[in-house]
Amino acid sequence: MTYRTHLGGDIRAADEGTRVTLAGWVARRRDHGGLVFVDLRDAAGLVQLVFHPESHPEAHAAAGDLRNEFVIQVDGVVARRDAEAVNPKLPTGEVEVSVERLELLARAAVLPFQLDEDGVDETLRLRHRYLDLRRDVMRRNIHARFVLTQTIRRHLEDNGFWELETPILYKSTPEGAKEFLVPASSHPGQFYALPQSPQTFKQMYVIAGYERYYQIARCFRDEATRADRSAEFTQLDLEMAFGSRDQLFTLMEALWAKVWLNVAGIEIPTPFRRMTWDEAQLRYAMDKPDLRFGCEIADLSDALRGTEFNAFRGVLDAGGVVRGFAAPGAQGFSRKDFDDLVTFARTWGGKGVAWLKVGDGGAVESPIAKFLTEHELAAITSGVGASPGDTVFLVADEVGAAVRVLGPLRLHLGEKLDLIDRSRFEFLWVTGFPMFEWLPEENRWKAAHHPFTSPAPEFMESFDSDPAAARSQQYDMVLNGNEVGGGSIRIHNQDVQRRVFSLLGISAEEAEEKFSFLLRALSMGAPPHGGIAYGIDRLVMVLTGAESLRDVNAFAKGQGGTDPLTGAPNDVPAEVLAEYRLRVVDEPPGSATV
RNA sequence: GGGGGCGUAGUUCAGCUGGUUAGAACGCCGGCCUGUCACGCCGGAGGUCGCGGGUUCGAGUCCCGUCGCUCCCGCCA
Repeated sequence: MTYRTHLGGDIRAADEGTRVTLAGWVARRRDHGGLVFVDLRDAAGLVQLVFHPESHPEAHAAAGDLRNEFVIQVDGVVARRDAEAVNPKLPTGEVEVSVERLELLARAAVLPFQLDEDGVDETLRLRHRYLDLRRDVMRRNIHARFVLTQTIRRHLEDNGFWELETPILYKSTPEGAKEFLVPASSHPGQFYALPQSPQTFKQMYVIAGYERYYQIARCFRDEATRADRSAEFTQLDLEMAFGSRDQLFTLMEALWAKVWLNVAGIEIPTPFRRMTWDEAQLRYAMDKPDLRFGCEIADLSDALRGTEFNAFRGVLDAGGVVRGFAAPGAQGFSRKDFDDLVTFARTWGGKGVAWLKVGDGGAVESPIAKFLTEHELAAITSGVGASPGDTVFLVADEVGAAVRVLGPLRLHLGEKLDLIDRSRFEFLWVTGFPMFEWLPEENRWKAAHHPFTSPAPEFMESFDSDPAAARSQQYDMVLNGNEVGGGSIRIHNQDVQRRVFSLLGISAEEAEEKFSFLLRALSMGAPPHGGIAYGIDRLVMVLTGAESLRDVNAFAKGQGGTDPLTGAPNDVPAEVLAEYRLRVVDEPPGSATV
């Protein structure tokens, strides 16, 4: 037997007169007592079924008992609708299927929520995910995710990459995020860890001569979750031998342009913009600038160096900076709006925000205008490129604090003033990241990315004598202000690797203990190599406009990493724990079993 | 670890300075309806106001605690 001859959602006017068998879900029933209409949903979409009481009374009577989400099969004939009965909102709106026989394949219990309803409690949606996933928006998101990974696979395979697997049971390593530990009954007291990324294994693939590796890999971090961060996530991980950074960029630009074309029909111009980390810090006060709007930051320190205005002068004399930007549309801000900005700045560790309204003739209105000369005011407005009608926002502080305030402030105003063009996709490469970060409280240097990232060629000699100035071959791909991918050219030279470890204060013994497997691999003929890893969930989120990772992840977990659908994580009986020789010491509240 | 928001029919919400019988819409059940497409009309059922304690003559409303969900900060080499 065959359940169907056609997909209902694919039926068009050209199919008029065709006898069809369809199967699917009842999306909605409209019972007129006489005529009954049913919207049938299947893999291809919706089509209207019509049941006539005179011609097929049996099917008509049965149709009256249908309810939403019942699964049915029907035989019928495709009919064109009368002109006034056409539904332009449906691709199948010019036709309907006149049903002659109806068979009920499965009933559905009363639903916990309506599928056409927005704003349903997310935990309830997750608990009944099999229903939630039937909703249009979820179906579109999950389909977008499929097309994205399909496009990735085709593009990379066309370019000589092999999709290769790496272990999920991995070694616990001290660096980085907190890991999930996995006990094994055969090794009581010892633990595997779930990988935060396949980083070391992928390097070993290329060292082994599998020159182009990729994987759509599940990764795990036992850290607090966020709207854009979850404990379990999917990465596109790739690595290539004998590849330069620019080759990789070109390959990736072609990939994402294809993905956007296939998923959304949008042409993304290539190559993407590039910006050094230093420039991003200065002009956007972020290492992941959102380029969908302006408000570029300018440094006004030199222009204001001699000022009599004490608030600025004090900061500048102490080696700080005055930086700011011009934003359109803030002229109507109330006193409270400006006060709120000051509060906002303080929550980000700043002292405050100064503001100047630029009027029509270029006249400046500001609480601080009286402390500044005409010349200084002109230097400020021209420095930030303010036009009449703009408002200039200024921050004076030590450089780090100024950056910490200006970045979020720019984004905040971009949102508040509705300056962000939501239809745009702005891709950006950020390059030239600092190699090291100084940890004052621990009095040591730390690798800004990871200790296998290569210094940029021009710092190859000097990176350990002047670590603060050293820039690495790390790069990030930024999309609309989201860091969606990051990677680096790796160190393949043992001597360089030893110097990096030495600067980081990692002794030979310690390096041996933590990374012996990778170091041995690097010592036995490692080609120049590098790669990148992308957050698939985040990319799909930006691509679909979803507000949460959970809306692009079919079986997502909730905020605390719990799964309302299956109830994981759950208590384990004491006798099972005993097999692992584990005992729970502090019983968590609400737990009875352990 | 810290801060904010939320918790009232199956669902989404309303419920004023505490006041007597806690409402609406959708859904559900029953009835009517032959061109609807969020069909329409009539009727009905459905609530331990998250949970516990307190204040009060009286608590959905005020106070304390607690649980759950969610957003943010810390954290995420």
